[in-house]
Amino acid sequence: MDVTETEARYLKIIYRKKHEEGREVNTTGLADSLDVSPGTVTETLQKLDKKDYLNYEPYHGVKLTKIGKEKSKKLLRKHRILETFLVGLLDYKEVEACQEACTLDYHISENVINSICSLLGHPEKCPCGKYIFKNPKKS
Amino acid sequence: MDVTETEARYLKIIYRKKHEEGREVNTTGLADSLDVSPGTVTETLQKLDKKDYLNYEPYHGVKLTKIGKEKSKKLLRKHRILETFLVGLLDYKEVEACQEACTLDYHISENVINSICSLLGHPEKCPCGKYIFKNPKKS
DNA sequence: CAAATATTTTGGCATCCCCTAAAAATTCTT
DNA sequence: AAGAATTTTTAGGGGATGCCAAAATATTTG
Repeated sequence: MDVTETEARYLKIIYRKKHEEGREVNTTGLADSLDVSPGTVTETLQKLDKKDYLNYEPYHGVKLTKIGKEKSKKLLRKHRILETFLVGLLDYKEVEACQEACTLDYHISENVINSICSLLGHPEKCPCGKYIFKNPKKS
Repeated sequence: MDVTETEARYLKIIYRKKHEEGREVNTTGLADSLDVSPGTVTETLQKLDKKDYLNYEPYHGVKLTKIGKEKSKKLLRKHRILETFLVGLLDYKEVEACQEACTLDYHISENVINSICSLLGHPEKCPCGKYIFKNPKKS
């Protein structure tokens, strides 16, 4: 079962906070980041748990599963390649590139991203300096 | 009021059929093209009418309004520039390019498309030979 | 004109995402 | 540690979107 666009937004934020910035992921924090009510956050986390993208321990936070991490990394890879493309080939500024990438990363296919990645010469980092994950060949 | 992704699909098909292929647009035809039931088509046409993208005459077909035509052309412009990009720079084949463009054309911004259009040297036609509309400066 | 075909209406269903307010759990403070 | 303050979850709801089947209505055709 695949994630919805909203759920994808959660995964991207959770991965970044937890695995790249070492920050804690709590309901209130997510609610602030996403500009929704805490109840809404809980609901979405429960859905992501049901879909096996994370383990949700009520009152005690979440932990991304294997497939949750993979999915998050795929999304962030797309996001960062898009940013690199927008800044490198289309003269976008970082901030605007990030905004555009936020919408597109969910809708663009793995295939197109891989092609763009080649076109860019397989960059290591996005314009903001964040690591661009490798394409995990299979699936 | 803006169109949904589904409504956008309708606009693209209606414009193409009517204004590029001179074909008639009827409920059954749309239902076949879109692989939904006739009732669903009627419902969506009514919504597009309510949003002023077309005039819907029950039992007698539809006619795109001015903003309906503009919207359709914007979408088809995006679609065709995307196709050109995919084929020209990413080595896609026409068929696959069209499929990818179908999803992306709705989600990509005017701005990104304009940049890609420049990058491509403002092509006149897409890989399948269809006309690429000019960017109507304002709005 | 009657039969066949096309279209619309009706009623319904599922998904998605969001909210508020009350309840429950946790954490903080003294 | 007990009560207060904060955080989180639950419960109940709502709006938007998109789809369907079947009945009703209109149009077209033989």
